[in-house]
Amino acid sequence: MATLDDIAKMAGVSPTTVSRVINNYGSLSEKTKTKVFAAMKELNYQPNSLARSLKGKKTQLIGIILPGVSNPFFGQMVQEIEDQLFKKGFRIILCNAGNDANKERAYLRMLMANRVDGIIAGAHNLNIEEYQKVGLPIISFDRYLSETIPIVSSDNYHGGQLAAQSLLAAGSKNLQIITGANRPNSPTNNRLVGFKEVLDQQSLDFKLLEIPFSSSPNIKGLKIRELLLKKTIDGIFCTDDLTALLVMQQARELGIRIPEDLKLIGYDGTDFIQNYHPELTTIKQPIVDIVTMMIDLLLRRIDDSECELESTYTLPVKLITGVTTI
Amino acid sequence: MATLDDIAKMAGVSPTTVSRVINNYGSLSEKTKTKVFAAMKELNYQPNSLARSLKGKKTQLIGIILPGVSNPFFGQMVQEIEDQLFKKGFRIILCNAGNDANKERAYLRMLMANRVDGIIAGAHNLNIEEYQKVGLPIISFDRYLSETIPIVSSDNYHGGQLAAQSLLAAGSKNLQIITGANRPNSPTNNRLVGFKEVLDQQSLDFKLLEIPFSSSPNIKGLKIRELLLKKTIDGIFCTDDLTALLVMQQARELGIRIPEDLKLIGYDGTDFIQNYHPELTTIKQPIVDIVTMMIDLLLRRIDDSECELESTYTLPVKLITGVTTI
DNA sequence: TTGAAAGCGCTAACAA
DNA sequence: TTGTTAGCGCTTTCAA
Repeated sequence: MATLDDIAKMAGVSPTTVSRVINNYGSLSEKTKTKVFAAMKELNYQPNSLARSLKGKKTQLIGIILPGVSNPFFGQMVQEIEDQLFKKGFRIILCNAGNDANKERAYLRMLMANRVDGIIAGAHNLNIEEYQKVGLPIISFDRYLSETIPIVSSDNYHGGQLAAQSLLAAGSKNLQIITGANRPNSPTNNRLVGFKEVLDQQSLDFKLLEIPFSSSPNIKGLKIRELLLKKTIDGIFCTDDLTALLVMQQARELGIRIPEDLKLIGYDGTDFIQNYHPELTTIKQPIVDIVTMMIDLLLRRIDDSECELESTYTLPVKLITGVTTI
Repeated sequence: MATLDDIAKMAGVSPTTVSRVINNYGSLSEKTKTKVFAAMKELNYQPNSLARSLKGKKTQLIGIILPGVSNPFFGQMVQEIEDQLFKKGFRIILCNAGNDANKERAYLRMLMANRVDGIIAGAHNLNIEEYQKVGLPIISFDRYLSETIPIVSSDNYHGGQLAAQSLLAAGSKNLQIITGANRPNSPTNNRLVGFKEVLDQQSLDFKLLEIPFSSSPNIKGLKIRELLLKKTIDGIFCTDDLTALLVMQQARELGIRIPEDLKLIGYDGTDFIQNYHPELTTIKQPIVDIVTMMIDLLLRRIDDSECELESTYTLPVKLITGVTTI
């Protein structure tokens, strides 16, 4: 692969001059530029960004650490992140951490080794201390990581409230919430808190079913089936849409009609759900705004590592009404 | 951020020695190793992989160019690619090319600039020539790019055959295929070819509806609705599962019963569909095998750029029978 | 078992 | 307007 020196020789100028042409820097004669451009084209030259970055420049690389991109929610989020960062001249290194703390740890070290300019983190496996000592600009999605790492999330609390209100308004009396197993320091727990609060105010009770995030859909389906078989509830809030899909599936199989016998509301409201399951009432997270916010904050930190940021940024959710809560 | 020299000074040895410790190379006394490790830990040292790569080594970076990761099929594929490459010590730079040729071109240049070790490409925007001159190991998914770039794909032809056979076996007489607009040089066109061939053999006719890949689900839904309103067909093959979901949705709204009034079969068979829409009969692409194959080929090319590879690798599909073709 | 020195491809003073 | 030179952080001969 051709180097800057090759171009210099071919064009009969010094390496510095070539560098100047590439970076459009300093004063250059038209003649020189033309010669250099010709040589660059001739050799299909691409400046080596490794060398460039080694010389103290930024790498224009951002690390994205998330549970995994096969989940439509994170799929859409990554796509949005990629889209926005591309326009600003950044590339992304994708790190699916799954439920694997060791993998997340390895990725963190690797991102440091690759000298990424910053990190967007939304996985939930590592202890806070491990993020403290990374020493790189980090923005967190929906997870408390440390005093100095800003969290961006949707208004989980209000989302929980909206869910409870919707079910009640639809006439449900015996409510159930199905949520992932409680995670320490996760703002997503507030979905439950908000939900509970609305019911508490009306002195109403509700059932809680926790299913670990890492459970397979089959396992989840079984637990839901068990629950539905009891036929004691008439309104369910699932803290993610995929679980709501499983509820619909099991209900269908058991002959439980939605919304006649059972009201249902989900959480996330991805494009996917809106396009392919518009029947589902759900709380929509503002993915675009979340991403815009995260990137804005991250770039500010990259520009100025000292810059003061809030510790929490909460963006409003929106109720999308389908036919499952009519 | 600490450098190798810092470690050397702190441990009271030469940079060379530190390098030897890091790479576990040459003969070293236990005492030296201990000192160096201590210093590394003390300063939370991470070797700069930019510098390392600049010195002629590989970057351990692979570029992934795909239409976009918000589609569950590509989401799952990327996740699988990431998973397998991680285990082999590679990281991925994710490039969502969408339908944007300029973006794909920019990414291609950028991957060259970043000196990735290789590329997996599955987007469909660029001319073949642009891929020719990249001069990096490339493996293609489901797309002809050039003589020297191997293509890995599922057996689209046989998938098309299976689809036709299933619909016929289920008793459909008036068949329809709904597919993305024909793309030049795409093996996916063979889904149509295989479908057609089965019908031709039985001297049966069928209708063809092409909807551009880039159309929004709403647009697609409308065209499908139009089609269903005619009530002239009783069996549909969608060349992707998401479109099949739209058919189900429109049919429901129009009171057309599946499978009683209309048989339906999709294509892709992602985990997502299998978990959340097991009712849909579909042709399953062997994503894991496809990825394993692509990575195996890519790594061989990376190890030895001269190595001879076949131009096409076709992996078997599988019929997943749901209730939409009963 | 260890170290000195050169160089990967580029940028950025400083000179001319 | 252009060139010389040093150096980014690492690896790798070659010597000791």
